[in-house]
Amino acid sequence: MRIGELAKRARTQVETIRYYERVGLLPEAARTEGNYRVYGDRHVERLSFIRHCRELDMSLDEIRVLLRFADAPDASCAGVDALLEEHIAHVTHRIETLQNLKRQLQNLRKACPVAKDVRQCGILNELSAHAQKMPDTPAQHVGGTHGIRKGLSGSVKK
Amino acid sequence: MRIGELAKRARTQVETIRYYERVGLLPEAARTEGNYRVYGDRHVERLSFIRHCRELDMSLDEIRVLLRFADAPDASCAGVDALLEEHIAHVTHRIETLQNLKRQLQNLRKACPVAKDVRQCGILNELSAHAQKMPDTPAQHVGGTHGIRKGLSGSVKK
DNA sequence: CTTGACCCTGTAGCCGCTACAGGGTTTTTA
DNA sequence: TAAAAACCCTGTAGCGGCTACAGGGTCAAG
Repeated sequence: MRIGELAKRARTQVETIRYYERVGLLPEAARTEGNYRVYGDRHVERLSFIRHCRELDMSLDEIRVLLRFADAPDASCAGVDALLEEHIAHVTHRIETLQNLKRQLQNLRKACPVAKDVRQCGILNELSAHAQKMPDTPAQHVGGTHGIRKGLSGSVKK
Repeated sequence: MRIGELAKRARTQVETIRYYERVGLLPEAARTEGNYRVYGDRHVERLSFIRHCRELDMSLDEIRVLLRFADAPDASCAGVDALLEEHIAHVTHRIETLQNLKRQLQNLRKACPVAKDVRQCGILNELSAHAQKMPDTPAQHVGGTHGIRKGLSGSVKK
């Protein structure tokens, strides 16, 4: 099968497959005479594995580690569990941070319950005040609220 | 004051200030004879405003909108409140997504409660299975679990 | 023999910075 | 007064995880 069919079967985009090959998540594919990549079922499986991990918000580095485990069938899988546990910790931490954030935003919103002119707007005033007491978003290993994850369903056009 | 002091006062990095100037969040600064940027207290205020918004995980685009409000003191501040409400919705949505994710990860972890060899590892096996039933992470306007937010406290070296 | 679907490589862009390289200017110290 | 240190400048490249071109080549059907 060629790259287009692999893409369909693993619900990926063609460019993403080439990208994964470039960064070493997928092995270099064999080629036809016309220089087209050719794939087999094992590639579908590996790519689905990667995509599944991405849906679980793992980083490509984490996935690389998992793939190394999967490629060494005699090793113990204790490390797999450990990686998962750590990943869960990241997610948990991110949830806490965001809940904190949400609370602050809601408080901020209370500062201006009715539409006035900008000069008197409590929200803008609070934002202008030096935000000294904020408990320093710890922020390791954690992404933002924004910035569309294009890889998974997003399909943002033009 | 020069850029270094502004950075200290607004708890930012010098490069970030230049970056904000480049992308139009801060106006172009006046210069000394030696071509150094010079700032006043108004700049400290504006930069603190921006940083405060960033701590609340707003995107630079959202901040741009807020700044436009702040710069038009006679307009109504209704839009400010609306923007905030929308931003809270983003955050809420992201929290829900992550909670979903966490549940899935915890289930996955149950699939392999004891260390075996990789061949029998329930986690890897589940990840290999085609993940058809996943409720398609909606994923608009939402960042990942990973990918250090360097701007806020991170200070990642070398 | 042309159309169109598919494929190729390579490069640039997204966000919000960070981190250089390779210079210039100002301040402090010896 | 000169040298060293601290600060500043511009410009460019990099991070992750892709996406989206441009500008071509290949292959099957009509």
